[in-house]
Amino acid sequence: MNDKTSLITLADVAKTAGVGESTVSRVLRNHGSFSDKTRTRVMAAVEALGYVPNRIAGTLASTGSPLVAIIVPSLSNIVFSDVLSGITRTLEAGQRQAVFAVTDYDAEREEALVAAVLAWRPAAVMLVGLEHSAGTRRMLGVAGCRVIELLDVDGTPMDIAVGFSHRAAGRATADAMIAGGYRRVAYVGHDIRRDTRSAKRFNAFTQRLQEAGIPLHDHDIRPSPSSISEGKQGLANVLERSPDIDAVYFSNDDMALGGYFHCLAAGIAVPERLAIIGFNALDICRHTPQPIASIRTPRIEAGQRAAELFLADAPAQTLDLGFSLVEGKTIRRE
Amino acid sequence: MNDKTSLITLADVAKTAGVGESTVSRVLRNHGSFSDKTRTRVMAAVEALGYVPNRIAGTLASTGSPLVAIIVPSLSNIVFSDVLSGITRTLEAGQRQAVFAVTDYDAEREEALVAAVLAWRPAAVMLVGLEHSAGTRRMLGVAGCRVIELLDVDGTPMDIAVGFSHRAAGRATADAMIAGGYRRVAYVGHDIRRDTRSAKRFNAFTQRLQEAGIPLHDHDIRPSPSSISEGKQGLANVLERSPDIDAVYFSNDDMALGGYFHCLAAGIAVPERLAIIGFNALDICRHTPQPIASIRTPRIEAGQRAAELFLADAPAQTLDLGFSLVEGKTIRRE
DNA sequence: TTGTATGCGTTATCAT
DNA sequence: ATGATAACGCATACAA
Repeated sequence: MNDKTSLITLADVAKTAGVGESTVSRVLRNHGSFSDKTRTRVMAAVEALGYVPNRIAGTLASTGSPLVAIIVPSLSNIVFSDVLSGITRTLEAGQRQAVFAVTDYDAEREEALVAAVLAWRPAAVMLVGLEHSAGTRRMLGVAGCRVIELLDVDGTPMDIAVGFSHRAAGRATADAMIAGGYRRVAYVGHDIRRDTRSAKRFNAFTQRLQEAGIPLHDHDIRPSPSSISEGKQGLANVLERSPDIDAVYFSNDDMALGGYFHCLAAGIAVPERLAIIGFNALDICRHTPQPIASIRTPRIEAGQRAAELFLADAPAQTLDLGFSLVEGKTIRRE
Repeated sequence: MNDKTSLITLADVAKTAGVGESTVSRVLRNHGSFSDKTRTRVMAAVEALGYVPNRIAGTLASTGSPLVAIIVPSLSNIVFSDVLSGITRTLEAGQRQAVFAVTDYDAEREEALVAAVLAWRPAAVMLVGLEHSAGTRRMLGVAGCRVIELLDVDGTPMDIAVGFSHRAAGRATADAMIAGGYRRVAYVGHDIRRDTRSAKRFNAFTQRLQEAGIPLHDHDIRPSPSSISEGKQGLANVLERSPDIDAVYFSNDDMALGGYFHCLAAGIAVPERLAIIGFNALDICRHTPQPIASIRTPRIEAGQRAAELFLADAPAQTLDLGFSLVEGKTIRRE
């Protein structure tokens, strides 16, 4: 069952075409020189036999690798599907093949997965964030392949980093709140230990508020991954403890959506009674009855640019794509 | 730069351990027999050299392949991220490596991608749906690998199919509307030509209504992929043409969300004035002010079960995982 | 322009 | 229990 195609090799094609193996190889990769006559003959044989080149053998024999490893923390967050989209779309044009794995936000798992994909001798491995275990860094350091870290530029990349600054995003969010005249600001977040980027936003946010003389009034950090229900619950908790808050920063738009829905259900006027701002500018938040204020992040673009830099064999660098504040209707401007 | 690790091979390990290459291979794969003494010696050498086995070479030399190809239509729809999650999670335990590609709902592209992944001689290729081009079917037929078609069981699978019946889902939705006493029912859908599964739901839905003496009152089929804004627009269009409709079936929850938000914004009472039902039971629709009626589909489970069947080398079969109606608060029960 | 021969880093088959 | 050695299917000098 496993041999119908497996049995057809370059040698078979060469034989039925009446040429040498290397000639077939040249024709197929359009590399080197050969006559038009042999070319058509070879193609005819390929067609007749239904030959499909074995890239495993081809990769072993040649120097470079067409494989690109992609390791993401999760897929339930659309953010990572977006970068994945951007990467694969661009990679396809370069005839590269993506090998893929998910860490579930687990650093140990990430290390194991990096080891696993490295066994395939990829030309590059792309992963999310700049924080990785010592083992991961060591393996990647000696692997001799490109290393591309995505969605964060706050730190020192191993090779190439493509993304934006979460610290700057946190500050920008704080600035928006300060500009809006909010004084009793709370934060509702998720799982800060595993998602180091949300932690960076949170820290920069509170620090900026502090500098403006507005210490964070309250916060609720859920010990779970971000979700709508956790956002809902987090806001409910905060409101119970601190009914007088006038604005909330959510760790991302999933959380913010939960908070917004809570307000809708509880009849809390937004933004008059309570302002809401999230992070990522998800599509859905642009279509809620009131568009939710957020920070628009270039996710697909980050994937594309990363893949492009790799394909172009660009030098080590940090590429900051920036972000932009999306005002929405859940925060007053002033 | 590309040689630091590449230069360390099985032979190097064998040399520094003072044993033969095959012995190292046996120890590493824990296969065959060897003494404890040599075992520790080999592992020490592996550790010292930082040796990482080359799976490309290993795969070429051995009979089976640890590669599993996964081809999905899109990543912007969370549905496919979910199956992908289910698959990779299960595959990881089986030491398999996923290679990955996205078709963008394009049959031609799918065919090209199938050809591309087949060149890696995967042990299985997983793709979405039962409708594929003749070329795709032919290639897969002679590839000698397992073929697993996901998220649909309405048709004849090439090998294994894991999913649920979209026709049955369409009928169940119609039944819910009939039971609710709705008489002027409309449909708002997306891109029916590319998404054949939504077409199956739509057809079964209208047919069931017809059988109950309730011909579809109106419909609006957007020529684009599903999205919140298209759902919004579609409902607006229908309402303008047919202000007297009392219920709408949306092709999926993204579309339904758009419709629901339109109602919220326009002050249309749901479900008193207009009932809404979607498809997929996305998390977010469970947390809107009124949970949106929908059909819960086993997406992650489909991925898991598919991977499990593959790992267990199960015989060709169709596995119908079923679905369930989620009532929500956007449709009256009667 | 074309064919031959060698090697890529393993696994697997044999002996021993 | 262990070690040579022949595949695996292709790319790539090198020769012709």
